[in-house]
Parts: sequence; C-alpha cells; structure tokens
Amino acid sequence: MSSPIITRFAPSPTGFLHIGGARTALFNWAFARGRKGKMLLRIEDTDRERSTDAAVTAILDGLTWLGLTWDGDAVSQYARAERHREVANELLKRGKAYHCYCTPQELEAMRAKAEAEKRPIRYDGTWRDRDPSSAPAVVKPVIRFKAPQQGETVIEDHAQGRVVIPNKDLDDLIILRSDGNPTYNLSVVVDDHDMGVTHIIRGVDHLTNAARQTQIYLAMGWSVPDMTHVPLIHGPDGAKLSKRHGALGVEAYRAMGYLPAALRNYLARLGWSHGDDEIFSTEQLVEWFTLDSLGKSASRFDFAKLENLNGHYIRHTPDAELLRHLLAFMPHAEGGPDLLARTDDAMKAKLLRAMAGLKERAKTLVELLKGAAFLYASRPLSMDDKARQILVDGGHAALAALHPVLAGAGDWTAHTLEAAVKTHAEQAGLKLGKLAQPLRAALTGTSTSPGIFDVLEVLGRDEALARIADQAKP
RNA sequence: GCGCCCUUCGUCUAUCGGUUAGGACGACAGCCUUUCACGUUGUAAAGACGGGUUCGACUCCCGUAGGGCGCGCCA
Repeated sequence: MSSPIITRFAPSPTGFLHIGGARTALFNWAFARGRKGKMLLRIEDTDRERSTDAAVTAILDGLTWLGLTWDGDAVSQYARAERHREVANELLKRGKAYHCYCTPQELEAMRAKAEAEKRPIRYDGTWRDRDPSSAPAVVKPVIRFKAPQQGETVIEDHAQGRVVIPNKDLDDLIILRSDGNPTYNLSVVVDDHDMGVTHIIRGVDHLTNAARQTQIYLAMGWSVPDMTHVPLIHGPDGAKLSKRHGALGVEAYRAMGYLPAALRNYLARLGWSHGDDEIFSTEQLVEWFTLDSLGKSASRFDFAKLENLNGHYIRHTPDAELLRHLLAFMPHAEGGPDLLARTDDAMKAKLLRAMAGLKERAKTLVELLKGAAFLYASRPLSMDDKARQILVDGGHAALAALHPVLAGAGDWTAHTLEAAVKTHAEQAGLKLGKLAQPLRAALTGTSTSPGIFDVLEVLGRDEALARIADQAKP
C-alpha cells in the first residue's frame, strides 16, 4: 500500500487570497480529497515586514467561504525559523553552504554591472571558496547555498513535463539572512519535508524555485516531493491580472454575488478539463481530478463565462437554500445591510415565495437582490423612466379599470388572478400586455419583473391593491 | 541580457498520427412569451508561420514569430 497523499497550500500573507491562489488551493484540495489524503495549510510569513494578521484572516476567510477545508491547524512558517536555522547550519557543516560577506551595496553594484554588460544577473561566487579569515569583521554574513555548478537539475513535473535547467544558470542563493532569519527557499524545503508533504501543487511562477529547492533536498539527502506547476491565470487582455480584471481577493467575488460552488466550477475549468464536461459538482471534480489532465498554457479570466455558470447555479439551487445564500450575502452587498435589517420573518416568507420567479432572472446575487427590491419598496413607489412611460401611455386608465376587477377576485392567488385579468382583457378587447405592463409598473416601479400574477400574489391583496390604486387615474 | 515554458474558434477547452477538428461561454438570427429572463433551434467562428518525418500531421522533430514566468538579505 502506498503512503497517504499529503498536499499543502502555502500562501504568503501579504495581501488577500487572489484568484490564482484560490485555484491553486482548489486543486490541492481536490487532489487530496479525491485520494483520501490531507491538505495542509501553511502561512509563509517569514517576511516580517510585509506579513500581516489581517492578510492571514483574509486568506482563511476566503478559503472557508470557498468551501476549501484544510487538515489540522494552519502552520506559521515563521514560527519554525529555529528549525530552518538548524538545517542551514547542517548544510554549512556538510560543506553545502558557506558564509558570504558581501554587503547589499556590493550585491547591488554586482547586479548593475552585469546588467550594463548584458550578462546574466547572478551572484558571482565571491565568497564561495574564499577563506572566511579574510572576512571583514564589521559585516554580518549571510549563509548561501553552495549550488552545483556543473550538470543540470531536472524537475519531473506533472503539468510541465520533464523540465531541465542547466546548473550554471542557478546561482548560490541566500538561505539565511544576515539577521539570522531563513529565506523562502530554505523554509519551504524544510517545512515540506518535515510536514510530510508528498505532492507540491503550485503556480508555474515557482518553477525556477523548484529547481533550487530540488538541489537543497538533494544536499540534505531528502526525497523530492512529486511536483506539479500549474499555468497562471491572466486577465481578459492576456496580460497580467490587474485589479480591474480579476486580481481581486475572493471576498470581492463574494461581494459581486457569485456562489462558491459556481466559482469552484469555473476555476476548475481554467487549466483543467475532463473531456467536454462544463458543469459538474464539486464531488465530481474531486472524483475526476488528476494531475495529468492539467493544461500547460496560461488561461484568461472570463467574467462572462463565470456569470453564465453562476446563473446556472442560482437557477438550480433550491429556493430555501438560495434564500440562505442571499441572506448571508446581504452584509457584503451595497445597501445590503440596510435591507437585511428590514428583513423580518414576514419578509423572508415573501422572498421565499418570490424566489422561484426571481432566480430565473438573476446571474448573480446582486441581481437577485435587485430583483427583490420591489418587495421592500414602500408606497407610493418611485417609478423608473420606462415604468412612468407605460403609465402615461394609457397605463393609468388601464389600472383604473382593472382595480375593481382584481378587488372582486375570489381568492388572491396567481391562478385566479390571472383568470380574472384574462377575462377582463378579452371583454375589453385588449392584449394581455396592455394590462400586464401597467400592472408591473404600478406594482414594482419598473418595466421588468417576474411573472406579474406571481408578483400580485406575493405582494398580497392589500398591498397590491393599494399600489394599483396609487397609479389608477381615469 | 540569460534560463525555462507556452501557442486549436473572440474566450475556456476536447483531440493523445487517419474526425466534415467536437463542446461550452460570448456574438448573431429564429422560436417561445405579459416584461425581463429562462428554455429551445440554427448560423458565423480555430490548428501563429516556415521547414521537415510519415502513406497520412493540430498531434512528432527543427527553426521563426508572438506571449508568459523566473533571475531580491520577497514569497
């Protein structure tokens, strides 16, 4: 029996959980869940300057909202610095690392010179084989990894295939800063090893790091985890994801009214596929997901397709469940908190009854909420331009004639109301639209809404009749 | 500049040497209809370019072009 699968998601808390990170987390999660493995969460906070607690919270909240759960507690990488130092010293002892006394200024000059001469920008190995006794006493040294200079480093990658990097192109990276704190590449290797990570799934922007990390694994005599570097997500214009495009935190997607399930489905189809399947459940994703079915080229973020998917999910979510989503969404919506405060049990009941008609017309929860606005409106309703025009073009009179008809209807249900209005239309020789549109205007203040008889029913006899009376003029 | 990677409809993708190159979003047109939607039917739309290999290339190889990523005492 093979050892259990352990994946990890390792974001750095320098900002929100952006969409690319969310997808990486989704893949790690799906892979682990599909194999009865575990997904660990590690916060890469070794950069004390830029890491913030707020970012950690945002990342945890984002993952939770997306429904991606991790096993065990989130691990702080910084908290493990002592262990990282220990490994750095072990490397030193093994002759796989050395002290470097170059100052940041000297390194800067080195880079500038290389750039001016159009040479590759790399550390020149000044202290690689130099006798430390010649070290300047005032400079606190860093520890650099003694990278192999000959041969090549190979990464067997599930998504990228076999990637070969010439060792001469990889310089001696710093693994321990002059202040004694470890750097990313060292910490990652030590943590992944100590945490028992078997599969690393992350963005291709880490491909070069994978090579350097592989060298460190080898230097320590540790086995190298299985690697998968997934292609990046670009903006609609093919360039880097910008704020305007999609480089937003997942909380922004929540505020735009997307359902977690829809976003998961959409994200899964970016860079991964299962034949022609477009719409599938998260359970199916977990069942179908394999590392080898990942693509290799970057994909562009397409809001139109996300909207379409989201609309599908909204339409297929049971009314009561959708109402819960809507209620949970309100605090994050513009003007939502105010509406939420006005949502008592009676209003919830109305929303629930209107939901079937509402959800057909919404691609996002923002639109769903907007569609429900007429339920919250108070008399006399304000009319938008189109509604006003309908009323002016004979609407007022039509309503005046309709009011007694509705008032005299038997029971206040969509069914009987529809029968009553249709009979009236026939007798008056009018097309149904000539009555429905004025009703819609009077009842909702707009020219679009769910089926008008459902609107009548949901509003209730008293409120509906009153709204009609408000607009009825001879 | 150096290294690595990528390139099928506008977009996401299927195809794993032999297909009329398929699906989805979007677009356009029709149908349905009390509005808006939903639904439904249909149309247009692709192998970057140039060489090979092969009986046969979107698929394999080489080159060109375009694009991406990386090259910090950041992660």
